[in-house]
Amino acid sequence: MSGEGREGGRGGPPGTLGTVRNAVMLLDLLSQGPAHQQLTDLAERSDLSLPTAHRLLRSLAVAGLVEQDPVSQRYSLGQDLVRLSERYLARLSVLRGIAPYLVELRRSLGETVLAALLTGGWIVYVDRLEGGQDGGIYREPGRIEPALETAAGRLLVARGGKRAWVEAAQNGSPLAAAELAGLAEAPHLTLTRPPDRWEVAAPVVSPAGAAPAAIAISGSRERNDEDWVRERVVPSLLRAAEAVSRGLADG
Amino acid sequence: MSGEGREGGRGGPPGTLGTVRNAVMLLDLLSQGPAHQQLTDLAERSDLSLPTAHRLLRSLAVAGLVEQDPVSQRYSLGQDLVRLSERYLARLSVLRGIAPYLVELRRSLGETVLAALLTGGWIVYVDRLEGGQDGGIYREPGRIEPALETAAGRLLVARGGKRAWVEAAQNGSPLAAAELAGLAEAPHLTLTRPPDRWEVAAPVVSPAGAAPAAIAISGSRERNDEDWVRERVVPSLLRAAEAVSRGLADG
DNA sequence: AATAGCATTCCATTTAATGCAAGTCAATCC
DNA sequence: GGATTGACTTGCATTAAATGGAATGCTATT
Repeated sequence: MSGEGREGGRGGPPGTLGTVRNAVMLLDLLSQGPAHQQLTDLAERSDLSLPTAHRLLRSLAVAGLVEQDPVSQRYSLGQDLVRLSERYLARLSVLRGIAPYLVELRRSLGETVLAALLTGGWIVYVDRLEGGQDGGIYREPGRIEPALETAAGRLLVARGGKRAWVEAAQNGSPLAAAELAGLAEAPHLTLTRPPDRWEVAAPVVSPAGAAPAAIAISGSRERNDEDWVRERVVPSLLRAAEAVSRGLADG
Repeated sequence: MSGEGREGGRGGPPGTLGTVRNAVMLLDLLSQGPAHQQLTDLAERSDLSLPTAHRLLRSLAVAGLVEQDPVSQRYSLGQDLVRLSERYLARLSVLRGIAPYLVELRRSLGETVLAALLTGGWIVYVDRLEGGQDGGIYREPGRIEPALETAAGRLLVARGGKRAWVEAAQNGSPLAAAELAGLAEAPHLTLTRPPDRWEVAAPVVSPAGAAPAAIAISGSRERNDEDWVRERVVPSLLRAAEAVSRGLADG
């Protein structure tokens, strides 16, 4: 049994089921590395026997959370994950709270504005209003990025506790702990992104002090320089983030 | 044991694991109904005992696919679903194939253009370029909708086989089988949506004849009437969908 | 203080998950 | 064309874990 494997001691946290843990571990492995992966590789990386990995993946495939390519027989994440994710996001009240401010920020600044969530060491920009005169594709550039490579991600990781720190550190370039600790109270952060973009983010903070989401604004340095960002973007972003935070407090 | 429950005969499909099936069933139940649900209700709806439902949900919660509200103790879908979904979408080649055509259609028509996927009886608009002069929030109106209430959904369900039909019929108002059968070869479909919007969709068809995605265009009838849609939108949309389909064939 | 409702844990039993071994299949090599 | 290899799938016996009844814990309400 794999229960005495990676987690040390028998099994995982008390009151949980090893089979579910194994199944989710395979989902996580599929989300890392190439899109399509061989059974033998997944079994090896998960420290499960071949038949066990096979049955777990078959079960997930029947449920739609995994897909098996009929030609190559390799496994990949499945499309039903999209439906579950969207059903989750459709009911996330913080995103409804953020939405009108995204419109307002986009109108007043003309730059790209986004709502960001932190999950498993990644930042996902789940809402986006493109700047400029043409609406751009919101999936490019990356809608999901390693958290610590983004301003929004650093702010949310800094406020997210130990687990968030560990997951973020394992996903891409880690940041010095002192630098992250310094961000735990920062109301906003500006980063420059290659080749010539800036990103400013501010967390939305709940009454309990947690940060469920961040608002970010991004633009080209060629178009608007740092002074403009500091004088125009930062104050507007802070007002919006504070207003959303107050909205969370009121109910 | 619940193995002899809803699935008839013992357990589910051969070579699959009941525990994984039960866990995914709870995820599906959480994606239906209210965002936050009581343990007792979930146990009843899933025909599992209270302790079993409890352990399954605890396992999913530890894994991040479910969350338990510390105050109300109710369960909801969890944020790690967003990361898994985005990692899936980030590698979906059909979306990369569609993306340039979305830009082109948006530029030439000035209307909202979208890329749609079908999953579990729902249509999810995973890419969107907003029409009009302001970029709008791409999450509103609904980014996920019952499949048969949308043009894109009807086209993809019609081409998706029996399972797609059944799942769609269970999710919102069913459509006459004859009407759906008639759409199996339709190159495009126009629907009017309350209160005054139109939506035109065309499927992207793979060499094997499957339809992994659809391109949709949506606008206001006040702004552009049916004649304009038929004369300007439909031909452009068909050309784009055919070009993407040819791109799938070429590799 | 008593009650109700809901969640969580203990424990014995039963069932299913597990992994070894064997089987299957397709691609490659000689 | 046959043998070999690599990868996936299935049969079966064993073992561990999943299961559910009963009990416990906790909070809100009366």
